Amino acid sequence: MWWHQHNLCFRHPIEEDYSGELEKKVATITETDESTESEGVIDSHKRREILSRRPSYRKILNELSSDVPGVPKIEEEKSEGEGTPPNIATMAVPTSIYQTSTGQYNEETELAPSHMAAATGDMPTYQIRAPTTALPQGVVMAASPGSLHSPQQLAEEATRKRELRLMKNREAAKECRRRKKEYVKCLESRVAVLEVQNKKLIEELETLKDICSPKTD
DNA sequence: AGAGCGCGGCGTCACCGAAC
DNA sequence: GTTCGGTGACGCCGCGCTCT
Repeated sequence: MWWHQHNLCFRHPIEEDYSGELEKKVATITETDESTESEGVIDSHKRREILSRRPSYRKILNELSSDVPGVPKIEEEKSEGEGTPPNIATMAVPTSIYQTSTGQYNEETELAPSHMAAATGDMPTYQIRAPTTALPQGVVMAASPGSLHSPQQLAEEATRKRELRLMKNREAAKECRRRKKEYVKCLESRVAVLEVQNKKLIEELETLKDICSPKTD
C-alpha cells in the first residue's frame, strides 16, 4: 500500500501530542473545520473530555478515505477466524477462553482487590504483571454463575471474570495502538501529498498572475 | 562503565458511546 | 439498564543514545 512506503525516520515526542499536531496540520492545509484540538492550554480534565469524544481512528480514517481517493481504509474486523487484518502478525489470542458458559460477565460486581486503589494516580500498586497468556489455551471455564454458591466459588468466579476482562482489554489496547499508528502514518502521508498539491497550486497561481497582469513597460 | 534522557511499547484503569 | 468494545491517560520497563 502506498502509505506504507514512506520511510519516516524521525522520532515522535509523545504520541498523543504528535498525532494531534498532525491532525491540525492536515486540517490547516485542507481548511476543513475538524476543529480537533486546541489543547495545550486547557487543563487535563477538559482535554480528556474533549479527547474522549473523538470518534475512533477507524471511523475517522474511513471517513477520510471516502472523502479523498487514495486514502486507505482501516479494515473492519470480521468475526473471529475470518481472517486477520493484513498487517498484524497473527496474535495468539486464546479464543477458547472466551467460551464461558454465559458468554458475559459483569464488571461492576467484580471484587475490587486492594490494588485497585491505585486508580487515582500516585503509585500504582496494581502492578501484578499478569503474563500475556494469563490463562492457557483451551481452558474450560467454570460453571455458570447460577451454580456458584460458596464464597470461595464466588471469589474464584470474580477473579476469573476479572482476568478475562483484563485479557480482552489487553488485546483491545494492542489493536487500538496498531490502528493509531496506521492512522498517524496515513495523516503523515496526507500532509505530504497536500503540501505538494499546495505548492503546485501556488506555482500555478503565480504563472497565471504573470500571464494576466498587464505589462508595465 | 554507568548515569541520565528520550522514546516506544505494554498493561491497566476509567470513561464513553453503541448495541442489545 | 446492562454489556462490551474503543480509546485517552497513566505509570512502568527496556532499549538505544549521549555525556561524563
